[in-house]
Amino acid sequence: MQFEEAKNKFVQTWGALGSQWGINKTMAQIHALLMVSSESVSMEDIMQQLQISRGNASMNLRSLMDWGIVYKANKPGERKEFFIAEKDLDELATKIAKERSKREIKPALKVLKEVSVIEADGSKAAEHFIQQTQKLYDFVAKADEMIDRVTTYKDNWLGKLMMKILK
Amino acid sequence: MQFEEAKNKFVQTWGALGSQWGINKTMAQIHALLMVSSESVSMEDIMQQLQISRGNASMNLRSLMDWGIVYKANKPGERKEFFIAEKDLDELATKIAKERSKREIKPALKVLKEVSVIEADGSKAAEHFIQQTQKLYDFVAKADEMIDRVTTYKDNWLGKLMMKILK
DNA sequence: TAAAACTTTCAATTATTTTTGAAAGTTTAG
DNA sequence: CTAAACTTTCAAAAATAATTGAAAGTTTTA
Repeated sequence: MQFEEAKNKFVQTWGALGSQWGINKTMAQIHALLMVSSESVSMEDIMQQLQISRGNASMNLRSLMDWGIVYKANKPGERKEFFIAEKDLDELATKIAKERSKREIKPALKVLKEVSVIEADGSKAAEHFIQQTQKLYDFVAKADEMIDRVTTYKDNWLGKLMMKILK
Repeated sequence: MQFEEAKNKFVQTWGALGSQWGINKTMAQIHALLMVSSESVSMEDIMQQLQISRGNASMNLRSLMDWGIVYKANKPGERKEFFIAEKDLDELATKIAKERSKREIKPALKVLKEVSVIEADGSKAAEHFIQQTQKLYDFVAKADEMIDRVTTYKDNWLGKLMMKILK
C-alpha cells in the first residue's frame, strides 16, 4: 500500500467510525485528514482532498473548532486560513470526553434526576420505575465523575489508569 | 410530575441520547421502556406505548437481542412473546462495551494497523502519517484493552474502579 | 391437518440528516 | 474607498436512515 492509498483508507475508516458514534461523517473525515497532516491545511485543500463543497467544509470546521479539537493556524504572508488538529491523543480524548459530558451526559442526568423523584403512588410499576431510574442516575453520575476525574489530570492518564488496573 | 408523564419523559430522553450516540431512536426507546418496566412487556404493548408499527418493533427488538441486552420471556399460558431488559447496570454496560468493541473498535484497529505499516518514502508527510497512525493504534488498543479488562471482572467494576482512582 | 395466533421480512414510503452552491458578509491590499 | 480574496450562511436539493404495512413465514391449538 502506498502513502496516498493508506491516507485515503484511514480517512474513510475514521469517517465511518464517526458515523457509528453519532458524528457526521465529513466532520470525522476532516478531523482524520488534519490528524495525519504534518503541515496545516487550507480549506481549499480539504475541499479538494475530500471532494466536498465550501459550505460543508466551513460548517464542519466550525464544529470541530467548537469541540476544541481543531484550531486555526495563520500562515505568515498567506491571506487564507489554515487548520491544524489537536494531535496529542490524551488531550484529544479529554476534550471529546468533556464535550460529550457537557452536551449529552449532564442534560441526561438532569432528566434522570427529575423523573426519579416522582411520588410513588403505591403501584408496583411506579415503585420499580423510581428504583430503576435512581440506580441509573447513580450509575451514570459515577461514570461521568470518573471520566472527569481521570481526564482532569490528563497527563498520560490512559497509561496511568492502565497501570492501576493491571495491579 | 406523575408516573406516566415521568415514564414518557424518560423514554423520550433515552431515545434522544441514543440517537446522539449512533443508536436508532426507536431501539433506545424500546430499551428504555423495558428497563423501567417491572413486568415483561409484549410486542403489542410496545407498539401501543411507543406508537410504532409491528415491523419496527420486531426489527428493533431483534437488534436489542443481538446486542444481548434484551431477552425473550415466555409467560406461562400465553401464546405471544414477552420481552425483558437486562436490568443490572454493570452487566448492561459490559455488554454494550463488548459489542461496540467487537463491531467497531476491533475493525478500526485492524485498519489502523494496516495503514501504519506502509513503507516510508522519505517524505515528511509519509513519515508523519506513519508516526501518527502508530500512536493512534497504540492509544486505541490500550483503551480497548482497558475496557475489556475492566468489564471482564464485571462484578461492580465501576465502583471498584472508582475506588482505585480516588486513591 | 387446517386455521388461528402470532412474528418476521422487505419493498416502498416517509422522516431526518447532510450537502450543496450561490448570495451575503468580512477582511485585507492597494 | 473599493475591489479582490476569502469565509459564512442558509434555503433548497440530495443522500441516508428509519418506518410502515401487508404478504410470507412460523408455531400452536383443536
